[in-house]
Amino acid sequence: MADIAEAAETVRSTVHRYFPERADLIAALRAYADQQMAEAGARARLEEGPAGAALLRLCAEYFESADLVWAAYGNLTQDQEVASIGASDTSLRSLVERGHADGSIDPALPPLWIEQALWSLLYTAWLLAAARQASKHEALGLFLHSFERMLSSRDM
Amino acid sequence: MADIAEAAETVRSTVHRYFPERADLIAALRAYADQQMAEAGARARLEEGPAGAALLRLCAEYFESADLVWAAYGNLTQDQEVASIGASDTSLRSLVERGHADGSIDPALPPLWIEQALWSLLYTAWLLAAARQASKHEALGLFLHSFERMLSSRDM
DNA sequence: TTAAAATAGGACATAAATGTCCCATTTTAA
DNA sequence: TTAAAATGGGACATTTATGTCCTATTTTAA
Repeated sequence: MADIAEAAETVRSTVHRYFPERADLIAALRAYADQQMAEAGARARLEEGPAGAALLRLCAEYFESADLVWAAYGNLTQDQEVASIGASDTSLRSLVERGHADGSIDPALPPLWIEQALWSLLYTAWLLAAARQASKHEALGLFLHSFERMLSSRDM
Repeated sequence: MADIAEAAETVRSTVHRYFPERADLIAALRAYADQQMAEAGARARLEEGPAGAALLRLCAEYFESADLVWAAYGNLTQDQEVASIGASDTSLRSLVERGHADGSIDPALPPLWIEQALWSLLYTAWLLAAARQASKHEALGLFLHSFERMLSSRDM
């Protein structure tokens, strides 16, 4: 809380006025992150074209809000991690199911696995950029290349 | 430390005799994890056959030691995560380079990305099993299927 | 059997983070 | 201009984790 106050160029007591408890601040941060992710979903036009391509568009949009998303959801306990970010997000599930149906997503990959792998790999890519081991553009490129391969149901 | 003492069926003061500081315990845990990973590397016979297949064998071996590895390396700060687990492990790097040469690993994927994606996806699979959303065998299967696709340099 | 080593079970001081209060000062808005 | 609201800057108690220390008891090994 002290660090957050300093980053906001104010003091701890002022932060506590707006967010009485630490949990209140985290809740607000998550609400904001959820909103940004919903907007990312809208920009990705998930209904258009093959579901696999739509999912990749969604990932690219998520990547733009990565800082916020990790700030809001980056410190989960192990128990929470699986049921975390897209918990109430049924749109991702239905998108994957559409991909299974239209042949653009490997039916061997269940929605939950895809969802978890998505966030895990996206975080890895973001971290690579944050650690200055790649530019943001390169990192996103690596993610998209890898995730596309992973989703593909075509023979190799 | 109190929880660890209880799990070890002893008391905190006894734990402190063996590991005076928290850091000493973590260092010992990491040394043990490193040893287990080295043994996993030996079992995977990394020199045999195509590098891509060898890398998948290595992952399957790592998965067996997953509990220990996450206990030792599961609580890293963001700064440490990139340079973490396989930091001094040059064998993984050379394995990937061999895969680039023999055509079994997509040359578009740099060793660092593959290393990070490996641990990230392996953790995701382990977590899926820990959360009882899949059996350990199913989780490993999903990982291997996905990671193999990701590594492949063949056309789709 | 006996001395040495290890353990259990505390007490204690320290440090860090959190939440609550309070009040003087500054800023905002009527 | 003046009252209301927000802020800065503390003090304070509480909680939690850590590390140190001590002693009686138990276990191990000579």
